[in-house]
Amino acid sequence: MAVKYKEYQQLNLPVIGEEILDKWNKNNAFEKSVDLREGYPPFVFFEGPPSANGMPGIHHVISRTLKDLVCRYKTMQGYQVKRKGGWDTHGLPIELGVEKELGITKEDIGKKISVEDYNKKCREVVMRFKDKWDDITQKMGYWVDLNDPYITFENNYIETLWWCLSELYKKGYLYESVSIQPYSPAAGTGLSSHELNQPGTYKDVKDTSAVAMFKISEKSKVKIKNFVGEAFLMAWTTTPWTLPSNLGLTLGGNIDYALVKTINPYTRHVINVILAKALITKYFKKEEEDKVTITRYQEKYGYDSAVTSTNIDDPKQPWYVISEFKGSELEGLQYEQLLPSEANTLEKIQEITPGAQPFRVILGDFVTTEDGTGIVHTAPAFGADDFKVGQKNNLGILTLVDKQGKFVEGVGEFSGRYVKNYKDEPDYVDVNVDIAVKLKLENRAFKVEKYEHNYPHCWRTDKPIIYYPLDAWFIKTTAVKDRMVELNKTINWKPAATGTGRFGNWLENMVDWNLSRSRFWGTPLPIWKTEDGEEEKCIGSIEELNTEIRKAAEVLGGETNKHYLHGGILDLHKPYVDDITLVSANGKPMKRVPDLIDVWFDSGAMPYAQWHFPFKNKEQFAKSFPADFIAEGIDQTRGWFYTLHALGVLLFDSVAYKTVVSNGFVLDKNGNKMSKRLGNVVDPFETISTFGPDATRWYLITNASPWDNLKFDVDGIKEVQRKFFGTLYNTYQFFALYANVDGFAFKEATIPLKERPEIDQWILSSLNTLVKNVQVSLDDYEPTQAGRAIEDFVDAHLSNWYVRLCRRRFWKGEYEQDKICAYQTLYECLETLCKLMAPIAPFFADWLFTNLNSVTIRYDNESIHHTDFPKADNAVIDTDLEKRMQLAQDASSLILSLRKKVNIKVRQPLQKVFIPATDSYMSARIKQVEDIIKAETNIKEVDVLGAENDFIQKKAKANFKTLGKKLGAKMKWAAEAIAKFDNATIDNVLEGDYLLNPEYKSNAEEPIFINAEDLEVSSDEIPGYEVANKGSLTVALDVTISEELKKEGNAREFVNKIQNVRKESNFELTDRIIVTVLENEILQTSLNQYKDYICAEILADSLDFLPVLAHGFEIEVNDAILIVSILKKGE
RNA sequence: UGACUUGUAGCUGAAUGGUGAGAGCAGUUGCCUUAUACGCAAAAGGUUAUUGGUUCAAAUCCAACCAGGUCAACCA
Repeated sequence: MAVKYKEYQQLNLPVIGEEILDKWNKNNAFEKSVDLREGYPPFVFFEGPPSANGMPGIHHVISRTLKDLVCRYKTMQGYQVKRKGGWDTHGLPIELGVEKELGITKEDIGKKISVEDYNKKCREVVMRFKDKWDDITQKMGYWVDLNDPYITFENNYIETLWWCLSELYKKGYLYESVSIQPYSPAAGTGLSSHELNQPGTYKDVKDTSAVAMFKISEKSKVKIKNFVGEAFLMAWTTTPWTLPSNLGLTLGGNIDYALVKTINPYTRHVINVILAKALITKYFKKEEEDKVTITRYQEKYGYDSAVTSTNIDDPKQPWYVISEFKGSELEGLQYEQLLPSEANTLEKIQEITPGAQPFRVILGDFVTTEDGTGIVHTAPAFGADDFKVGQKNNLGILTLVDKQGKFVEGVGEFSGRYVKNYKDEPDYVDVNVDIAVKLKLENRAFKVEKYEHNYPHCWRTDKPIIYYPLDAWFIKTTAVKDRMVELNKTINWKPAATGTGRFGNWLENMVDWNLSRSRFWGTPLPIWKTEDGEEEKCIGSIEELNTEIRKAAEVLGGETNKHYLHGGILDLHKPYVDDITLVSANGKPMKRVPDLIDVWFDSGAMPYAQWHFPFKNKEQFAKSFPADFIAEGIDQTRGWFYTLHALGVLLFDSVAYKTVVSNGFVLDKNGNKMSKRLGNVVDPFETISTFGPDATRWYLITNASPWDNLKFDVDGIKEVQRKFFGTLYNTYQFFALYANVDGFAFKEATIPLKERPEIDQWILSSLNTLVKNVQVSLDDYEPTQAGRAIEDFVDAHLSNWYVRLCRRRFWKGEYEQDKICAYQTLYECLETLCKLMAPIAPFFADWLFTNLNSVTIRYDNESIHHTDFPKADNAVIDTDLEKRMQLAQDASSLILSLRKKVNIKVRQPLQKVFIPATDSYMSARIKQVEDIIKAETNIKEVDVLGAENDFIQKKAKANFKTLGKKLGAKMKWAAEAIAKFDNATIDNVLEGDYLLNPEYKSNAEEPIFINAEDLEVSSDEIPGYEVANKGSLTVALDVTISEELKKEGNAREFVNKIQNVRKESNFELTDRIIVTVLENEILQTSLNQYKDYICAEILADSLDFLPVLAHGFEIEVNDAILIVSILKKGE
């Protein structure tokens, strides 16, 4: 017995996913798909390494679908696409996870637990969810090589990183510097700008802000004229904890300042304050400007005594301006220290920074009058600008907060207190409030209030960061900024705006890359320094290090490196690297600088490190750099995309990737971000097991362009499942049903296209048009367009037109030419569709392909993913035919709408429909498709009314597109003129050039000639008929039902009712029946006349009328009631 | 605060500057089916966020503004 096409009870996408996955695993389908392309041109893809430290989410599924479909597509196109997987294994999230698990903090590392054990733990934990990741990778159908992945903690990987660093060092791109860095006391580490740029780091928080009053010293007071009493410089801060470290006040040289006499709102002292003139209104009310009152108070009570509430008449704050000056006039003014303590005496400051001259007014160009007071409190240790301006003006530097984020000893009552609640202490008292209170009591606060502002937070601990002076190593990315900008222009960004906008702007504003991290689990910076810092060495390979280890042991002798002399270094991590002492050229011992490097360097260097370049695989690397294609979420723009690009340019003066697709976020169905807190996270495992991988992938890709945010809604997946996969599945099911009956196995010679019926030619033409469109879209990295085009074809063309119209061809008649044509055509469509959809829906496509191919054996490939992607055959594409068929679809649709309007069901045959043709071309087209229209709408005749027929009223409309360009401002006039054309004029225009403005000479105009292409001709109004139109197509339906038509309608209605009865009675399709009907005046003649037709349709051996019927039941046929009895033959 | 981006029917998406803004989903009504799928048809739902401008013609281009999103920022 011949092999049959498998038939199924129902479509089960999750099961298909599992079965096909099994098959792939058994056959090594992925490896084969790569091996089969050996010797073909490579298409280079880089896999951005995920961290297996967290669970995969649905957003990983979308970017991986995107990566996978491109790689599959390119493979099918004949490229070899190697896909080396990778794991990101270093970094803060892992360390923090371990800290939490062990219940320790950063300070405990090296004390409660050795660095060795700690790192061992990190190494264990880092692959915690590897199984889950491998699982989702398999289940979603992401083909990537997981057998030989690159792992960033492996020695080989780190060795390449060291090589990269030493190359940068040689080029002078690696340097050390003290600078003010974002620092997270909670995590105990500095943060790179990438980390600070993680989503959600800047949060709106309410902090205690204070306007502090810095008292001008007695010596400097004399420089300011015309006042008595004490004078203060007012400066605002949102971080009062930096005030003890204040060393200067910065003013804008060109900003206007004012000396204002007023009353301290807390102490009611009469005071003189200086602030920017432009900001006076922010602190004082215009209506309270009152010189007299203040003068009176001052005369009565003296300037330095408090005005108590009893001697003040009202709570107003009177004020007046004494004098004005430019900021530059105040430069050098000295003031008294605001919060003196033993830790910040002048002596201490000068001990730290010899020669420092603090507590002065200096000038800076970053000062604005947008907020604050126009006077900036300057603590050089805690702000980048402060540091810069402090250095320039020799203010010194004072760091009264330690790395845990608490005040050092010697800051009076604040010593030892955390400046922010880093430890989640339940009874934490905000030290900033206490500082503010102290200032109030000491007549040093002018205004204290809660202030809501945007402040950066540590992306991992969620605690506020501070700016802190740190020694750090930098990569001088600014040195190649222009080159990076230039090369970025050659990268194909999808969407383009991300490349020019987000990424372009970032490059324009780039700063040097801060590489240093003071942590434990990561790639060590391979730089050794002498204690005096005079000499340093950057190591670029394990071999070099081992040589240096031996050299140092020889030169320095003693215990030096004694554990590393035999086997060399075995693990490049801490603490081993820190054990090693090297020797400088001058014979001095060198210790490694303690820093680790930014993990983004790890992933950014993956093009080189994944191949252990340059120590191995030089050829492999040469063939696989730069990448043709990468894809990740848009959040990687400043992450991976940036570090890849930076290193590509720095090391090889090259882009690292030619095309990059950045996909958007996956939001929940209401457009909210998914978060564990909101509980709206979608579990990808559940989604895939419920709907299958194909429907999930298809939905993710076709619902929105990958770079738009996706509102994830399972109803959308259901719709995809039902509409697209369900329809295609049923088309196959239909094919299999009849192909099995007829034994079609594509063994006959392929019937030439021209010998097939027109409808076959049409669907094949549409199919090839589809192939063309899909290829264009995929080549352009527009998978959404491709998927939607495929959907549209399956739904509108294949299933609901071709199969629908051709059904009879499959089940009527003998197995001969026409039937074989139908099978071959439908088969070809299905097979091609498999290939087209294979990149997006790899399981279903392979399943369908296997079902088809196991019977026909047209391919010896065991998987669709080993076949070639189809190429469009232009010879098969017949656009005129496609248009014609569209005409038939439109006409049928119009006729059906008319039937609906007059309430005549399709089963009731009608005699005639008129379709006016505006020209002979159109009339020829309609005639070619009239059989289709007749069959689809149950109408006996289609009468095409030619152009010569005057009984239709033609109507012309201007073609704005063609005419608008020609006519410009005359367009409106022309459109009106054309709308008034009668039949004869329209015919004239259709025949050739027609002068629209014969009076042009007298109007001094250019002549306007129009022709057929400038008109859109339609017709309306056919007297006596029901008319409908769409565009230039009009149909007029003759709705009179003659006696003859009525009878036929009755017969068909009867057939339909009996078929329903058969179905309800669960008769087999092939059961013969015997029908008896109680005699009936109204219907009997109709049924008798069409008896043969009826019997054939309902598989009845006999149809008889009896005067009496014992066991009959009622059916309703066109408003009449019939009593019938149906017996299965032989019962 | 700035940059980028989005705003179309209850929802999700379309629409090379060209004139009744196209579809699907959901709800209503009817119809078809020798494909256990689906579809077809009708009515309804839109000031294309708002306001201006350019143009013969704007959902589309420009400006402003509102709202959402993403990102950036030393901003005291």
